[in-house]
Amino acid sequence: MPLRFYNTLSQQVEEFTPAADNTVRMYTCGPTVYDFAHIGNFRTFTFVDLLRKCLRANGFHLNHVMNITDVDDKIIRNAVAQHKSLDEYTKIYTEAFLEDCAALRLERPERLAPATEHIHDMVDAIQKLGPHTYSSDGSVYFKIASFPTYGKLSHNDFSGNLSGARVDVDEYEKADARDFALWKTPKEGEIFWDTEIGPGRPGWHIECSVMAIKYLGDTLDIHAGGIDLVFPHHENEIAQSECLTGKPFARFWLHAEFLMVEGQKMSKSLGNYYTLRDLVGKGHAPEAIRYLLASVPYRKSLNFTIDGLKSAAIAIERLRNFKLRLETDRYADGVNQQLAERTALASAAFTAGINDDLNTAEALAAVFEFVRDANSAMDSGEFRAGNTPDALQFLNLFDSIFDVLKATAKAGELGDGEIDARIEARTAAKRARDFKLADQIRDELLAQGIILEDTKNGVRWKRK
RNA sequence: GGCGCGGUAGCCAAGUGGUAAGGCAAAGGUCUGCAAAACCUUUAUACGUCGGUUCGACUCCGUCCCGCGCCUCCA
Repeated sequence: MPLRFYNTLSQQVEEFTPAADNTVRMYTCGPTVYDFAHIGNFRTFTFVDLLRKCLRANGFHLNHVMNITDVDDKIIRNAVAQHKSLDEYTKIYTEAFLEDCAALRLERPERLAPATEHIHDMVDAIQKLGPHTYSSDGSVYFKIASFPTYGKLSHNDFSGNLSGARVDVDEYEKADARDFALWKTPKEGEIFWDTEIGPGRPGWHIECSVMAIKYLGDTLDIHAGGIDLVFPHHENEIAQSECLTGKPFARFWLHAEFLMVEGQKMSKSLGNYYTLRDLVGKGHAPEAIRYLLASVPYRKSLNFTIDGLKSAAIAIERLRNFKLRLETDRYADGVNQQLAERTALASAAFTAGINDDLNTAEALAAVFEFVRDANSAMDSGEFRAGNTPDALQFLNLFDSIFDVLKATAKAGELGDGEIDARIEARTAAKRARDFKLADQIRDELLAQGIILEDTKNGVRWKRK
């Protein structure tokens, strides 16, 4: 089952393997830590996490770098306004970001690279870019006219269109509207670094080129991010990097589509702007959020709704119930061959879906079809003990990508031993046909978040 | 205006040139002391519009309408 991804560069689905060895060199654009990340940011970061897990499931090792943009106009403005140092300010949001990622079970990349720790690497790169740059009022710009294939990622044609206009887009003087800043001279009261190319701070794009090349080499296997970064950010990264190394910057470019909220674009003014902590604070399980973000294939815009979140929570619950049943019910010895075959088919269909450009919707369909089949077999007594390992293995395969089956632990819950004792007491009451007492015990446990289920093989319980 | 993505059942959402996966919701049923869980049945004469190609299109081509993204910072 070959692994395929849609490559923004070629505008086609291509088979993927790493260029050099079995290790995938991957760079993904991380957060700008000027505020709490919102659910739209996490759509992209969840996609990246699925990508990691998918690559690993295909037997590849990962060397993945993600940047933390900890210096930019907004950060400087906010830090100054709050009388904080840059570090004080960005530390707050960097830590919040990492907490949020942990809540969503997003794996930590092999390296997180803060821009401010690479200022001198960037200065070196800007110097090396020499003929592709020019200075103006203390700032340094990249001259896109010096890079003939500029526009190849976003499929824009800039030839013939490069001179004339003198636009003051960024409050700096540029020779051409499309030229972009590599180094920005400080304005009054702004934070700056004193360097060989003068005082200032890096432009946004250069950090990614520099850190990617430094840690991963001249040519990346995969570069990924949100679709809004295609132009100008990734286009500019290509220009800088390829002028620096003379080699293709990345083989595969993957971009996640945007997210909408309740059918509308997310915006603070519409009141549909959610951070992860908003949603968790309202009682939505991080797993449900993760599931919803993961369930829509990344190249399709995702309509994030509270109803959808509830549906996601219920869907997860069904899968968890199935797993619990698999682990607690007892079945006759032997193997149901027909079911074993269907398990294998479901597993293959799941992998095929994931490997087909991360078609998570297709993969999920295989999971739910299997769950229905297996539950039916259990109900009709056709399920055999020998089918359990395969079924659990398939669920593990599913969870190795989706990672939603384990419930997020809550503080202050009853211990297992205590629960078992209460269940004993209830079973005794039932035997004595004292249903009133039995129900009372069940209700008490429920009030503490423990759900009891009577099955033909005895009582089982789960945490709410 | 340029570039890119999309419009499939109440909602979310796959998919193929030969007549529509899956999830949620809804209704009915089975099982159960009651629940819970689970299962079964039902729910798109039809895939935005109008044309074209074809023996046949939701799937290809063109038109139009609508939504979204980028073109200035942005996941």
